[in-house]
Amino acid sequence: MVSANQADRVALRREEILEEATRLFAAEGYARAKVDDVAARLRIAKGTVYRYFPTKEQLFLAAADRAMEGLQNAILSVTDPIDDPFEKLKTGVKAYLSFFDANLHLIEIFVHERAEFRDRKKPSFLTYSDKNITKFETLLAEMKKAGLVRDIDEKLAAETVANTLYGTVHMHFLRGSRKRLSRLAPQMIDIIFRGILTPAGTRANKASAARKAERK
Amino acid sequence: MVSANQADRVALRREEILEEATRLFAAEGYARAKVDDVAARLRIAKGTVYRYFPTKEQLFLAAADRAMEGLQNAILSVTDPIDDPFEKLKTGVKAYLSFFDANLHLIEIFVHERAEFRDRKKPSFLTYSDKNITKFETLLAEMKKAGLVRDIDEKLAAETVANTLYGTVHMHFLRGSRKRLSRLAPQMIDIIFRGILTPAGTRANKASAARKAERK
Amino acid sequence: MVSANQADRVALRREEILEEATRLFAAEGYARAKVDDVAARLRIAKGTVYRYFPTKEQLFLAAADRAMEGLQNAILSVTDPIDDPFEKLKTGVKAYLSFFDANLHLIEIFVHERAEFRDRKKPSFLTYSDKNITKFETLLAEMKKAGLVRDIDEKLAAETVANTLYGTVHMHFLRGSRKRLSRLAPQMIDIIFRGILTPAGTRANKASAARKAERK
Amino acid sequence: MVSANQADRVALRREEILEEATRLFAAEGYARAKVDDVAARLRIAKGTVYRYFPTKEQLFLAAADRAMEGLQNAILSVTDPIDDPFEKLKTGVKAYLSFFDANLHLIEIFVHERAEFRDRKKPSFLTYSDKNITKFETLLAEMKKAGLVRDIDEKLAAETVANTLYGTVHMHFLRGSRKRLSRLAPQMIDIIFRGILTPAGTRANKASAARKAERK
DNA sequence: CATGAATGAGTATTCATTCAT
DNA sequence: TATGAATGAATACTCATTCAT
Repeated sequence: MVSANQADRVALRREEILEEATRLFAAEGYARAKVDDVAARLRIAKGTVYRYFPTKEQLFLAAADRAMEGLQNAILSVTDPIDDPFEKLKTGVKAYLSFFDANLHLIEIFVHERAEFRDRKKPSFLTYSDKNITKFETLLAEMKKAGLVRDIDEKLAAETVANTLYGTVHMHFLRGSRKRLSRLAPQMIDIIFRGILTPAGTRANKASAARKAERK
Repeated sequence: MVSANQADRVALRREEILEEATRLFAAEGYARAKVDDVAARLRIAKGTVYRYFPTKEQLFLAAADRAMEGLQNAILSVTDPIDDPFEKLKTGVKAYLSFFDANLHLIEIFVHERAEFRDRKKPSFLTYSDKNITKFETLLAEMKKAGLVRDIDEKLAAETVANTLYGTVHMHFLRGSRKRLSRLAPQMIDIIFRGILTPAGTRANKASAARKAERK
Repeated sequence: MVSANQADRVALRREEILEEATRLFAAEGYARAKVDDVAARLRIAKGTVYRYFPTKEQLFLAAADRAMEGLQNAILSVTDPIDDPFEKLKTGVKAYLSFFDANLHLIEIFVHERAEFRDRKKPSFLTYSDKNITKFETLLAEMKKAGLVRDIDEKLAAETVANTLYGTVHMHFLRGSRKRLSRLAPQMIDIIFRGILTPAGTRANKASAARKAERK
Repeated sequence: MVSANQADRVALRREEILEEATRLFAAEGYARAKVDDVAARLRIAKGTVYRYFPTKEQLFLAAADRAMEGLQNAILSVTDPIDDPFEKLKTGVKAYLSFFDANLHLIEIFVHERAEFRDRKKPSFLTYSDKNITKFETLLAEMKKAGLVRDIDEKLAAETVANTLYGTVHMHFLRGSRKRLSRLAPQMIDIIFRGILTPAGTRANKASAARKAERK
């Protein structure tokens, strides 16, 4: 029991540090953020931070990984249970945008991960992103087979949609806009669907939307 | 005449410094790039760099502005002479992507401008970007009036397209892909047009493409 | 009985710590050796080390004292039973060299004791060394009285021999030589006892000195 | 001329820094000496020290090399002109001891060079030392050929004398004695040349050795 | 104008020591 | 007693900026 508590405490402290570090890195950028400040804000000693993360770099990278996991969970937890491909896609887009409505500052983390650790490793952002694109690609391939999506390269299409999402969040962030990102979801989905669906797909999409409305 | 030569020389040196600084900032990022190295690579003294740009920050910001001007010119110089709205749009998209095919490293500059100077000023990137979006928005409004674009919010649509472009270039960069960005133009345009055009617009687009093919 | 066992255990642990500390200090030097590592190698907690030695400095000094005691014992245990002054001396020299054949790394300890704790106290090395020199001096005085040693200052002579031994071990260590130190004993003893000159050489030396005196 | 002055100034400053660093390293030891203090004592900025010596380690090593050069010069400048082998040898011994009378603190440098940079390179001390021993060895070989030195291994003999010198200086330093080292020269030379025994002592020694051999 | 030597504020990291459990 | 998590003082090194020549 004691060791369980110990492990819990260790995990908890690790989490606290990561959370505060994320805040700081997001607010100040990698170079300007100081390990001292992470410790100071948590009212713990500098050395304690170093017990958990041996370098500033590893602290940052861990913070970036944690942030990406959060995004990943936010999306998968709502899309995984859904079977209807139209709804799955729309829900995914909304979840992506909503996540950044709640955590817009994390965009900084991703930007800095790339900016500061260019040569060092594939950004965790990309790792996760690629997973999602692959999933989306599979979905599109199935829809194409079912005649719901017109004859386009599903890999390129999946990437284009991902790029649009990524670009939308970035630009929104760059603008420092206060509006909610998720409000952009309907129009984005509208343009995307009009752009990729067959007439049959368009009908099926309307039917799907109708079913969903009924359920509520 | 002497002073004219002087002025030329000053402008030339300013340009040299900016060019080298751009290279370095793109390659190393703002924090890691050193003013010393800019000078060293140009075989001039550090103090000389400071004669032209009083701080590292201003040097960077000037480099970022210069980069954006390049992008802006690359786009406007080819789109401005075009009247046909379809062709104008397609050409703009291609020009945007082609610019980054030739200057992908500049993405780093834009990323760092945002990453390091968050609170200080509206990124020059955004300033230029907004100008283009406004132009595009006007174009869409005219097309809507002409019944070529369906009844969507042209501001949102213009932004979405800009976001897609921005996101595409970024992701391409993050991936470190060697392929040419401009090869993505046709599919992007295809999806965008299918997404925003009315049936009449689609017909007009085909006619426009045919005319262009004939000219060649 | 219990307390006796306790005391034994305490003494044992103290010894273990000292042994490991000696190894580490010898291998890394005082500044680079870490108390953490002493504990880690013994698989005990750092705090335990501090129960036995309240500071790193005291740990080091205790290690140095222990090392010197080892040298002292190694010499006295073989020389004390010997009466013949020649044999006593030769045996002592051999014992000194043999000790360092088996414990050459201890030289590091002595070096560091001096290097790091210059102002703090008379090095334990010197304390022990002086004892031996005094003994040796007494021996020489007796030999002089017996007409076995010529009319030289026995204190200086004793010191010179000690210096030679000390210097020999040090230099051997500095060289990182793998050869056995004790192999040097016979020649050292030979030179000490007889010097290096032939009778002719001795005469020539006197002549040389005379010439020089004249010149002045 | 300007560049000559420049070069002079650079060399001068390098020398100043090295001198002060030597003082500090000798007084505090490598680990305790602070680069900041070197700068502070010279009333220059820390960065300036780093312009001349890129790391503390290189500063120390340069100081050690410089110290050894000083010793080397002190010896060679007086022994090189001398032809008489006896005088050459005596003069060398005296020069060695006198050098440390004037620079006893340098012993610390040599001790620390060994203590701190054990694995990194052959101590400069040893490099120089070996040169001198080789010279001395050659001298002994010639004297042997001339019948002035008896039939002993001249390499071992040269090393023994070097060890004695080294040990003498070290021990003198360890003792913190205020007396002059060079006062020890005559007796050292006397013992080296003649040994310590009387003819009777030599006979007794042989008898002792014979007795011991018998016992075995 | 150009130079580059000098400056010194700023920071990541280490590790001896403490002390609550 | 033993533990090892937490502490925070201490320090090497960097680099933007200045300014005498």
